[in-house]
Amino acid sequence: MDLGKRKTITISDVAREAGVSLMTVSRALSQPERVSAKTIEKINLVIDRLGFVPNPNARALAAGRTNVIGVLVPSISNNVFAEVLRGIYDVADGSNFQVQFANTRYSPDEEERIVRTFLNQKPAGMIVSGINQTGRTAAILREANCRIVQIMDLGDDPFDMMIGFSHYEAAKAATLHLIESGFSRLGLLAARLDPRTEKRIAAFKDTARSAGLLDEAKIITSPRTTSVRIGSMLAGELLEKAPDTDAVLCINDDLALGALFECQRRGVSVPEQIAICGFNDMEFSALAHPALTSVRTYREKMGTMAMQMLLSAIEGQEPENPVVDLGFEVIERESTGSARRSSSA
Amino acid sequence: MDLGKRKTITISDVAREAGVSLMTVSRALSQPERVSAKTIEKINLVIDRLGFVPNPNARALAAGRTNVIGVLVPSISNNVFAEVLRGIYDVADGSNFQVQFANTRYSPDEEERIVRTFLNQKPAGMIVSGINQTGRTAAILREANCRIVQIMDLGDDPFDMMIGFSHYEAAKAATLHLIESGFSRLGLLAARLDPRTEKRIAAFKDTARSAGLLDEAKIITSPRTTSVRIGSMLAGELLEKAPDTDAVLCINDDLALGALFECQRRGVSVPEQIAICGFNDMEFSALAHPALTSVRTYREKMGTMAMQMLLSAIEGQEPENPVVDLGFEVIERESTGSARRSSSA
DNA sequence: TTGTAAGCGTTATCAA
DNA sequence: TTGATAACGCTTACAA
Repeated sequence: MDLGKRKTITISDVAREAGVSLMTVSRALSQPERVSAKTIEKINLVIDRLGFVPNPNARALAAGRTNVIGVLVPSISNNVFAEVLRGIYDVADGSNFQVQFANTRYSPDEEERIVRTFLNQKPAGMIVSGINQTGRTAAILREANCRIVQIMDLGDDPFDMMIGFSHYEAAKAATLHLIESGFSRLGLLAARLDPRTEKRIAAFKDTARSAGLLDEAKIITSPRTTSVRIGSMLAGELLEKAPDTDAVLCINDDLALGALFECQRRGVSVPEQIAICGFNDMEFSALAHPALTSVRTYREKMGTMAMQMLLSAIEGQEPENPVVDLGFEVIERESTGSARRSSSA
Repeated sequence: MDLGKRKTITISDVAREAGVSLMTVSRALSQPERVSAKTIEKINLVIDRLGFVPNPNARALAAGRTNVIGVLVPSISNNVFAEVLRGIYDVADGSNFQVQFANTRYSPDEEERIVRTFLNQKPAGMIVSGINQTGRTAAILREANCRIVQIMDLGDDPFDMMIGFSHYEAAKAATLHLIESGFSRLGLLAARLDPRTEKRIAAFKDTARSAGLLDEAKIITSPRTTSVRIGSMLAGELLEKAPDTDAVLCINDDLALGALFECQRRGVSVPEQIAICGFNDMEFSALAHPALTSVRTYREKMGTMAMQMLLSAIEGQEPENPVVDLGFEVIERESTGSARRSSSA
């Protein structure tokens, strides 16, 4: 036996050994209901003995389609997307579909390139993040010969299916929570200014403005990647530039955690001197001391539902509603508890 | 135009339009140095005009190989692996190779299944995590007709190439740091008991035992997925069962952060009443208050170097040394500072 | 430098 | 239920 380059075992090897035609083996694999039970059994025996595994490339070429689900997210290292991916993989792993994932790095051009590449492989479906694709990307996707789910955001004009929540409404609710808790000198910390972050910022501004509480000097942003460190930095900046700030909305929980640490470092007590509200309700937020108020979003569920909708649609089962709003929930915790009342986690 | 199922544009469409043979187009794509500059230019014009994209399945089938790099990690949601993946993708995105990633969920059987699937696609290379594969997986990998890099750990008998660090030595160094800082009633918190975690635990036990400081009652573990929450839970357990503990080594920084929060919640001051040492030196560790002592590991670098070694090897450039030890560094911070000296971040 | 022919491993299609 | 044949889009090998 030439171990180095053992000859590939093909479907016709199996056919020969089983004493049937090549097509019968092919059918036994993909449409077993069209092959007699006895033949199938015979074939499976040979397949096991020979260790045959179908060649997916040949299959894709001949069939003109694949079982690949292309997933596009703007970042891997961002925990939010890692959780969505986990949901997606959880469902995919129980199916016959294979997830293929790519990272657009928050670049619309990169996204366009990747969409082209994916579509060229005739995927069974695609999951793409957000609704802010370039015009060209959108055009390609609308014409695409596969089912598509947009995740992470909501909009009026889905390519096909969509599942997410309103970043505007969620940030608005968080801002209202601060206002209703009696805070009035509101700050905002934001980083990585992608479209969804911008929506949250806009919601904060609109809501604060409506309440007559908008102070642009208390809005500290950075285009850099969001992180705990940036949270600390931005919070430091805020505390120096606008020390009268009595509550700060952080556009995500990493920033909020960094802000909390920075306040502790400076001896600024939370929430007595400044309240902190995060966004996303990551695991650590409930556990921080003080526990961080945040806006809960359903990231893993978004992944599982997106994948479920997609697989159902591929198998011909149309979703009742192609657009799913997963909603959000403001989770009040100690970091925005006013002095006069008790708080809960 | 039938927009729904527009005819696929193939290499021969391009050839016809450009007035050359199909093979010339094929060469212009994969071996441009063997085609005249003028012809290439002509072909590229047509490719752009037609929007031609090569079909990777046909290519793989005909060539008997792909430009796919298979990457196997045990978890996506674990930040440590997310950072390694980021490094891998950073290098891959600048190359002609395509990363295809799969999640073994810490299951050796799952890993075996996935290795089989990947190898069947004739990948150009593979990156696999750790050195604790099943015997069968190891056998398959050793016979594989592609280059392989093992990451995340170190061992004597690499399949091919290897890059990681010694979990045993790293945890030993952390334990010694605690001992040398004057702590003597040492606790350990561990979760997700995979092979690398086990090595760290063993190092802690051996080192504590050697110093005559091993107290099994202070070792609190959980088979559950590691998380900040588990860190809080385990710390709570430790504080109740062994309130005399004066320092605790946490097998990763998530546990350490959870432990820190739990101490704060209980009014146990860190490091005065109990010192905390983490592992991995995640971003938040330097920023926590008090800043967390941790063992720095080079996760993103591991990803980039693994990918670089792999691509070089695929292109025929053998690495000077097939086994790379990335090392580690104990980063002393406030959480293990003894009362008598000042601390730094 | 360019072209011709054969074939990669599978599925679609039609026929038996 | 099973089989023969022609694709699928590309590359290898060889020839010109």
